[in-house]
Amino acid sequence: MKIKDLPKDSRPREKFLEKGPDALSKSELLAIVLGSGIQGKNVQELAKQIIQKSGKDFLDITVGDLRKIAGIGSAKALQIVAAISLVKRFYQEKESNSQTALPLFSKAENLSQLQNRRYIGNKYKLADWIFSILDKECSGNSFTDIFAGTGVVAARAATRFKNVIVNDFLHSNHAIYKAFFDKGEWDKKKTDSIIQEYNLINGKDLRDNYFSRNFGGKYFSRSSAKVIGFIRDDIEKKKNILTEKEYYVLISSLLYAIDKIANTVGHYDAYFKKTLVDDTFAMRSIFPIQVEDVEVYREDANVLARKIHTDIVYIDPPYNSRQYSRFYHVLETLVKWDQPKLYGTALKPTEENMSDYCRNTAKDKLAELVRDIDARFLVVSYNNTYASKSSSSLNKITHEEIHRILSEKGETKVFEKDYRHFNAGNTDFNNHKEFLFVTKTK
DNA sequence: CGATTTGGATGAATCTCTGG
DNA sequence: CCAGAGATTCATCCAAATCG
Repeated sequence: MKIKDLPKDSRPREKFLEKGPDALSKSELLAIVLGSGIQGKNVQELAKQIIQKSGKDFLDITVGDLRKIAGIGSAKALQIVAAISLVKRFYQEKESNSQTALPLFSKAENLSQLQNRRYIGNKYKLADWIFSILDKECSGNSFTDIFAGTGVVAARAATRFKNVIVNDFLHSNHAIYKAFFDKGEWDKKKTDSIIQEYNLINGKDLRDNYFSRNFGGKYFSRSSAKVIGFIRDDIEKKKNILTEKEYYVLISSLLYAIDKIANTVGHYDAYFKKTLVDDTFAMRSIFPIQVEDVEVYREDANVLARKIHTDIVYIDPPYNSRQYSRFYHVLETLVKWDQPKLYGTALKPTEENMSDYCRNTAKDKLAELVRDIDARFLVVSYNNTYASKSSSSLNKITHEEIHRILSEKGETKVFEKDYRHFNAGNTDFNNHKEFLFVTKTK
């Protein structure tokens, strides 16, 4: 297939001119750089192949790597590598010229970085839908994300509300909000150079530490676990020469880095026993989101609800029996760093932050929260996983109960969206929906 | 082909019921 | 009121299977 045979609106150049660069995929953008393909392989196919082959390492791709691909000679290889180098150069100059923290990426990219971690029930893909409803149904200057999780909803809210409150009782989520949202002095060059040093560390040169003794050869390779534990210790040692913001930037960068190499399915309820872990630790700095006025809390949602006043509260509780504090205990242990005794195969600490929203008392807790909170609008997320074959995955509150609880507070509208983010189980989730309840208080 | 939600067995802890 | 039995709830464990 030649590019000329494609309909006009799916040709990269035409698409770019009409909708701008953000509408194009990475391979489409690369196709424009390349300009033309070769016989039997059009430019889009060629670009796609390069993107696939390089994966995450695209920015570090070499002329040699590229020339191995059929259809890429030195001319095209140089075109690509030169373009990458040019952009890198400009970014470097921009960085070294500025004293204050300057985000390397645009706001949109910071948002995508915030969600660039494995976290059950994260609302990244639903955020557009949620805000399309919020924009129509709610008004006000302040927004509270009271079960913030990854923080993506709060981050979006920060672009349109004057005052944003972001809360989660997990230590790891809290550390991430402190890094991304909190005000405070931050010398980017300083944290960058620390991270650069961390990336030079080789696990083989290190002695065992708390992290490697517990998690090495299990959730992480022995070598990576040693590096992670060493870095965590070092961040703690440097605490007196770091500002609070710098401290949390380092902690969060570490959290995002370990997420990428963990020998798990994404949470830490178990690790793979059979596969031999062969990971390589690499740390990359996170880039905080510049926001006007964000308050960060680490409290039980029901406790915080009694203390705050807000125009809009977004309530996104756990939907089923899976306890977040048990799923992400390794992150919790790493952030707290009080080095507790760990139990069981999964090496969990003693219970902390167990949520009643994961138990049969969930509806009572929700009723209490809704009753206690002082807000003009209440927005609740929930789905319809009521027929799951696994009791752990069944929703804890019925649709009717949520509606009844909210209706006592004011007129309640329900919005729904067909949504099956992911399902690998045996239950047929054909009719899977995500719901958004919006209540305007009396 | 990498990412990730879920199945489902197991057993412990807690709650409820019942008869004396 | 209380022991003991039966019922229910809840956390643990470990990835398989399926999606984009």
